[in-house]
Amino acid sequence: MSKAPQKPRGTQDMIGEAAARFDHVIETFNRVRKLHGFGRVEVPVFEATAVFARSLGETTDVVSKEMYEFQDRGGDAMCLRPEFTAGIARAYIENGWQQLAPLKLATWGPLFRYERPQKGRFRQFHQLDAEILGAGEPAADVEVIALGQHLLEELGVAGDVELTLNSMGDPETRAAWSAAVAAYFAAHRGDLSEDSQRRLEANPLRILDSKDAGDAALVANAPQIDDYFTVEAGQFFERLQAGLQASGIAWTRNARLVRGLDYYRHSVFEFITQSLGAQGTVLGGGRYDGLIGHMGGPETPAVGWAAGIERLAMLVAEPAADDVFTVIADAPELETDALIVSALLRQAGFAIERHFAAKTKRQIELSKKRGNAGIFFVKRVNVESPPYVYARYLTEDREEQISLFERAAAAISGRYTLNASDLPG
RNA sequence: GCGACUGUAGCUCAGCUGGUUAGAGCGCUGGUUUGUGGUACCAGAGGUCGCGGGUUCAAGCCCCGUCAGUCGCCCCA
Repeated sequence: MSKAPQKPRGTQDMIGEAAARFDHVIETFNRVRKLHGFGRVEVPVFEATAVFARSLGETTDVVSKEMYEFQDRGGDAMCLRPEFTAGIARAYIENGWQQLAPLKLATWGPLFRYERPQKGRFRQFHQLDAEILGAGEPAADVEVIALGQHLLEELGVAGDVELTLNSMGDPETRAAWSAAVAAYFAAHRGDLSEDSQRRLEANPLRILDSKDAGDAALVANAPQIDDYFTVEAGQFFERLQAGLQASGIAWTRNARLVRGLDYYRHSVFEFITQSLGAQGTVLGGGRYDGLIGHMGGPETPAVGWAAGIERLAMLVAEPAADDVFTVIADAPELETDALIVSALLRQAGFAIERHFAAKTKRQIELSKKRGNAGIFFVKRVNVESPPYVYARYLTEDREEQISLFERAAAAISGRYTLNASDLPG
């Protein structure tokens, strides 16, 4: 038992319903993002370490402790991607995509972070991602949020989820406000929780979302960013809110929603739920006008979000299974005809799954167990008579039965006749 | 990195205050029965009780360690 290989901590194997949920989220995302004009972008699963180190800041814990870093055979430092944005920004710079700006892009796939797994948290996890590169107006923020809202609606989880919104302002606003926040908490250092005293040194803004009940009163009276908005930053935020309003998107202001990295500008947003334990954020993003310039490219405004596929999969209702039928040969010598019938029905658009069991009876049992929508038996009256197909539908809907019967009869006509005991020929 | 809880058959679990050959359901295999086919019944296979120590006449049950999982803290790009 202990010798058998085990999957790495924080990874998952899925089949059946779990896999179907996962798949459903991705299919829905691809459908909806096309409706909003987001094209597909593909970027590598690993990049030179510098790509992420530069985007995240070399000294943060995030880089030093939480990335899957390795040396390739050429001796170069590589990282499995912990996020999408840095790779997309690298590609934007490297390929000169600025000539195509503004660019609306979407992707999904696996990401890797060396973290302690818990509910909704994995070491290999998966996200959906949407970005608009090269558009600096609040309308672009509205556009990406509208995509997120529409996705959540189509997944049927919008009712479980609330959009929370904040602004980090422009660099001038952010600098003034974060200095004020730091000074405020420093002045009340003794009243802070132990964790928050540590945050005071590392990242004072993080005190704002402290989970410590004792910090709550202090946090409530902390300086508000609204008081530090430049005229421009305030207008940006107002135009964003007006755009959301016009788009019929409801939100609540969360003045304590922050991003740690200073290339974030203006909009910050998260769709959060109460249904997933400690990991409430289902979709989160913001505007990162400083990133591409920071990475050595042209100054380029950009806004985007990412959403956890696992978390969405946990929220969605079980996806309805597609109707799948089976073809069963009534005797071993009819197996060739069963293959022909299967091919004809598949060409006509029927989903056909064959069951691999020696006995007819066992195949029927498997068909029932796997939830097939119906069975096509290949039979004949006696050894001399020609084979025919007998349809046995498991569905109860009479009209659907007839429609299926007619389609199937047409599909095999010329080679086989179709019968059914409980249907008009 | 820290904490709490959990770890018995392929899966989900039961196992009374430690007491003889460790159980059920589902699944799997074989058989009987039924049958324009989806049923029911019978039988069988399958367990170093996560692993290693310890206490005891006796440990799946108690103690220590270790590994793994779950959830939470930290962190959150």
